[in-house]
Amino acid sequence: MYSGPEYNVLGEASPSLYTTANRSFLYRKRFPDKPQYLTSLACLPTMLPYPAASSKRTAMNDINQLSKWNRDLSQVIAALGSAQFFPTLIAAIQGQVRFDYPQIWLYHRDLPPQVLYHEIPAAAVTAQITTYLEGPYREDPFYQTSMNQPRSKFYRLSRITAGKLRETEYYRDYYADTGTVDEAIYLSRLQAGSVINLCMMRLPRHGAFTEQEYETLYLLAEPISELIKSHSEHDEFAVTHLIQPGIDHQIDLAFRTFGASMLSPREKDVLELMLRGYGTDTSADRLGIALETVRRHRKSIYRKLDVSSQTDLFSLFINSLTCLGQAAGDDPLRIYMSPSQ
Amino acid sequence: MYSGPEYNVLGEASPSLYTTANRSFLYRKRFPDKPQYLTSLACLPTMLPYPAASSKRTAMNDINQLSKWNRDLSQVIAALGSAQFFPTLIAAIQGQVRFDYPQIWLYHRDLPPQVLYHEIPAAAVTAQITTYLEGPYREDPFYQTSMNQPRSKFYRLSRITAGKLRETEYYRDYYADTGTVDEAIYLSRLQAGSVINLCMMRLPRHGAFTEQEYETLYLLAEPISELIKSHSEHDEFAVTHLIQPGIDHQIDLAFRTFGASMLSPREKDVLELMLRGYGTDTSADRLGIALETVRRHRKSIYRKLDVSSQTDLFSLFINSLTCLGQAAGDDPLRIYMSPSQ
DNA sequence: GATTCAATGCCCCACCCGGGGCAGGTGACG
DNA sequence: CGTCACCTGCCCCGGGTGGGGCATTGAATC
Repeated sequence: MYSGPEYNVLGEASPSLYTTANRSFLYRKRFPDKPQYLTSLACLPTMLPYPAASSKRTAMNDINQLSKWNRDLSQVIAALGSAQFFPTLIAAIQGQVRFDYPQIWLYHRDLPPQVLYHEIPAAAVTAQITTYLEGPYREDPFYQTSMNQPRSKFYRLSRITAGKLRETEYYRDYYADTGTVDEAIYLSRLQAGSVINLCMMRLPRHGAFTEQEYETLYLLAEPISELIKSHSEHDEFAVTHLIQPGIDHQIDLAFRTFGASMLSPREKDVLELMLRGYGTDTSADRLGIALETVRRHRKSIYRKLDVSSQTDLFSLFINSLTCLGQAAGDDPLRIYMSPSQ
Repeated sequence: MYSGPEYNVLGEASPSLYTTANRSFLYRKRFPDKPQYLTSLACLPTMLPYPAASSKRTAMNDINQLSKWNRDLSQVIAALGSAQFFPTLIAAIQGQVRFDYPQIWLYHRDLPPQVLYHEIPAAAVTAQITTYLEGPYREDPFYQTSMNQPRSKFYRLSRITAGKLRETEYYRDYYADTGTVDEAIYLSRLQAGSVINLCMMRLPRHGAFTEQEYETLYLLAEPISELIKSHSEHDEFAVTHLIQPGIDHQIDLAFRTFGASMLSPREKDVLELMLRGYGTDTSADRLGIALETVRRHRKSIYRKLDVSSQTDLFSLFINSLTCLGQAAGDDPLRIYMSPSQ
């Protein structure tokens, strides 16, 4: 015996049918302090000095280098919206210029900074993240630049501080203890003044970035910044969630929107329960009204939607599903009933 | 007064429901014969022959060229999900290699091809789109390749046809009249077997693509293909081009498959008419049987599907729509009724 | 041959649905 | 103030639905 789904008309979806939107958009939960991909990166010769860039070559003029950039970039694009985006992006940049302590920061306009993803060894996490968040971030030149309407998409520490970093309190109290000798960021501006920074550093044994390396990094700034922005929009608008459930979502949307342009709020309540399979007596129980009132509402619904029975109503509903896309979140019945142009 | 759809149970679809080729899903209406951006492109020297690529240079090894590619690519990324995506993408490719008659095709697994965007002059639209859609597309080597699990992201016509294009009926009956001398595509595979192709051609006065140009185009294949795929996964595009046509097709499929694994052939006939909104008396007329026989079949249907009324049946049908994908053309009810794993 | 299923069709009966009528109370609007 | 829409709820009544019973014929299976 089939029974109607357990659904609270106030909007709580039944787990058996509509559990598609219980996901959290907080990135921190998805990226543990120990990054997933640290193991594979540990197989790379990261402990060896980076080979010095030859002075005979200009930035990215080698066909193999460019081919690799396009290939890696494609993988980054393919990872847009997924948990692999940040590690893939970092790997792509590492394929052009090596750097240490990769980290992605969300500088929120109204909240403290959040680390979205990082590949910092455990020994350095305290200085890079924990201590940084206890206060020094406010003096961080990158943070201050990020929060004051930045115009560029790539910044290097030495340029921001104009060579006066060592004279600052930030340097003395914090930066000198981080054990790094150079730093640069890719910056992506989001809506409402928030910013995502991709932070790249150099340890002493790898030396500061060369001018050649800076030139290469600068060349990549535009696509990288746009990719980060696109990634944030991807998830923020829950695009992947729309695609993944597909029909599930559309039917749920139909339950909620069908007839909304023609019915009163209470009639909509009764209609939604009907569409979800509830009988008259169960609907009355759920809404806390009399059986006769449900019947009265049903009659109003039939009159307004110009049908004669529940069967007709259901058929109308099923047929209106074809107009969901055009309705764009509005009542599909309005599209279905309008003269075609 | 709503009346049931006019549908022949032998398989003839009702125009009121399944006329997606005659409705707003025809994308021709959204793309006028004169493309929006032709004005700005007209400022470029498109009427002059393309400068021949110098044999002294390898593909994309000039720093200015690469810098331009990254810059243009960033604009494409920024346009992801918007109406400017396709024109921006085409402009970026044109910045590397010039081509004629840009067009973007959606080859849907279940529907005829649809043109998503084009920059074809009005005089050539009939041959490129209208005539193509009347039949020749089925013999198009690119279409056939696209529909048969393509593995590459870039195809050139001469390679696909292995130099035998002129021997084909497709060439004699259609291609020879298009006035083009070369063709290549970027191919992006979507979910469920659908494909988007970006089609590039050359007119006689511009000559076929050189090997150098092919090499450049090939180098760009990965990011371009991934960008197109990412664009298709954005909200607006997915709903209007992929999900909605998918829903129409899926509902039609549901009408035909729902309950098929549990009912007799005659019961299936009666059920399909019920689902499509036909009453008992009209069903009897259509099937050439007595009203009482229809009733008897209905009782059998309810017993076999374990429901107590037509209302229950409709709700079961709507809920089983969520299992259509998993059923893969089979009876979705079998999936819906099985214990979840 | 016996059994089961499918297709067809007649009958009885309880009951819910859906059309209609009526009513009271509240709030918004001209 | 009058009108309308909305919410709530009671009643009457005709009719179709859905449960059940029974029957005949044909095909398939053991």
